[in-house]
Amino acid sequence: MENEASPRRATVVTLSELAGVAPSTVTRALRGDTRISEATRARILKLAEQHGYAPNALARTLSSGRSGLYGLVLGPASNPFYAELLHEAVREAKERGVRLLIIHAGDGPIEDTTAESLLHYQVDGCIITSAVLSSRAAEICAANRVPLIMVNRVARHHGCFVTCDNHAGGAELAQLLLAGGRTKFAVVGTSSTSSTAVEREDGFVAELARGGVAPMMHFDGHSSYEGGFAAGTAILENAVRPDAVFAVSDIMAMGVLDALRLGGVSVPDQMAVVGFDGVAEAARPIYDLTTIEQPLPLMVRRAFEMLAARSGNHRLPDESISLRGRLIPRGSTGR
Amino acid sequence: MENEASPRRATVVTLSELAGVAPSTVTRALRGDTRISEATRARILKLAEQHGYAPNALARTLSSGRSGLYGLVLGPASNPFYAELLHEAVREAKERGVRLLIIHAGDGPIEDTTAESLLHYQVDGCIITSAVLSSRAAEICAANRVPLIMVNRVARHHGCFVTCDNHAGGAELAQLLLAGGRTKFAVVGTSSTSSTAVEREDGFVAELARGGVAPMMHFDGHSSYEGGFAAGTAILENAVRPDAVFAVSDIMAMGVLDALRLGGVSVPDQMAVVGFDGVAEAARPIYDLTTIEQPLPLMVRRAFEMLAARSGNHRLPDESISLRGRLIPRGSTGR
DNA sequence: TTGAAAGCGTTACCAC
DNA sequence: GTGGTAACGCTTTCAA
Repeated sequence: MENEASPRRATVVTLSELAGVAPSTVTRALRGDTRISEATRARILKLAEQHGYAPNALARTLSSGRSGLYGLVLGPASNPFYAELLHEAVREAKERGVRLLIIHAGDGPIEDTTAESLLHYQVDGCIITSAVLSSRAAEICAANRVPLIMVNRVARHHGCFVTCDNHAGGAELAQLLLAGGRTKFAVVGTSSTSSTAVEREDGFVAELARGGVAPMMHFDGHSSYEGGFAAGTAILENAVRPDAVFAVSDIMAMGVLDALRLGGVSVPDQMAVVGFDGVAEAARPIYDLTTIEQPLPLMVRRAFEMLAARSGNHRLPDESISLRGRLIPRGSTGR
Repeated sequence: MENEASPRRATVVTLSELAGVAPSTVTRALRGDTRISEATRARILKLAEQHGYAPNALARTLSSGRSGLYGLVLGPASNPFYAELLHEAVREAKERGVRLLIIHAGDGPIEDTTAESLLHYQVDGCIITSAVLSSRAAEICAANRVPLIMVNRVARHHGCFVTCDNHAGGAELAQLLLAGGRTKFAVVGTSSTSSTAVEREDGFVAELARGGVAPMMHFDGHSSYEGGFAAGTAILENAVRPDAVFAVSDIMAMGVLDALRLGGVSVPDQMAVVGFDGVAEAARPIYDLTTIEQPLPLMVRRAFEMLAARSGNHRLPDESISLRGRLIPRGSTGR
């Protein structure tokens, strides 16, 4: 089409002609095949350098079957947790020499057409961090042997996933609050189908029960700052107030804290607040939020490892990894 | 390699054999070429459906020269502006039927090796939102005709970009503060090489000058919440305090506001605060921050348009678009 | 140690 | 309308 009077990009064939060798020799020299003379290798490398040769990864995919591309499905940006996860994933991908294709970002469901682009681009696997794949989308991936790993989500029926130990984390927070002498508890959860939220809440409630208490109120925080803020406001309007609030994610806890502050409630004196995730924002002096930090770097690393293992061997069974989070006690629960 | 006893993926050739036609016919039917009989088209489409045919976009790239892939370079996740930009880009890409390859995310410089992966994957263009490309990286792209568009950054010497009218925005904020009777100004800027920040500040200072005033103090907010917080703290410690603060980005303004709140300063009574960007967080009741909203959706759309135009015609001259932001007056500057 | 040639899946070009 | 065929850039046998 647009051939214009400009130099074409260097290819393996170009180089082979320049060097007076076969294309296969060039490939081998470039890829560091051992059984090739130092002389030719040096000559070819130099030529490649001079002509600004850049391998065509797509063509390589075609003949080798592996694309070096991973799909990434990300949750809503309004939750900083996903922004942090994105960065970890980018870092890890760079380290492994693979590329990330953004498949979806947001809280909407993943459309089937979106899932199909996973296939079109021959991704070696996909990391899913939020929305659940439609069952049709999951089928498509399974049929085409595209391994999927859920991060911070458990797969409903089958599949691989890596999560924080949400149940244990919830329990640990309950213990801390009970030990602090709190007696009246509110929970800000989420009605979404998020397995993560449910487990955190279960762990929390179970531990309270061991202490002989049950939460006195429950709100739906919609996994957002605004939802948390609304819950905090509702707590203020209630005649009888709790002395401790567990928001199942930091972003909601931040909303709760701001509502309480605007309402003139003193934290932690009148009310303690705890969250879950360990996002950077929770450490801000203004929040100083006690939370469970998810081991994000490790979670992401494990996800890539599972993916790498499965793109080499499709017969591996489903696997799930649960990593213990770290309690970070801060001012929002008192000293 | 791993051929296993499983059905191979359907390809154009597979389908052509099944339908008893030529591969080219299949391609045409699939791609909606007009000059093809309804009968054959229907037959082929049905076959494709039955066999779960998924086109191989990589192979298409090889023969058509267009990959349908755009590179994306994103700024640090700690600034919600970039998270919002990511979402806009994903939305726009979906609408246009193209895919996004994440090239980089963070505030570090873009390594040359990272830039090279743009070439390896034959991206049709790249959107750069934060870090500046090294000159070598820019050269590589230019030499290989990969069009680059800066968003929210101006290209230093040449190249395309789309920005908000930062100068006008800065001026508008100054006007608002002057009209509100403010007289002593502090600016929280950033020492980074960010053209964006400099222009905002220039516009602000120029407008102040028209009113016969100059800022009484200046801080480096490092484009982060923490930097803004530190600046706010420094303002508190100063003997003579300003009655208005301009932080050149919302994220820094949020830091300033929190520092002031912890310091017991009443906003806007004792001090007004303004930011720039229009991120969602600025609208939170706890901040209620007056700011200039960047027309992000439109900026992203324009960027894609410029990219699309240039991947079809490499001879287009550099182009720059500046879009006017919208002043959103809120409580942080008083009624 | 190197070469020749056959793919990989798709599209484009030229016939018919 | 449709078929045949040659690319596209790379890898991977199999030979030499």
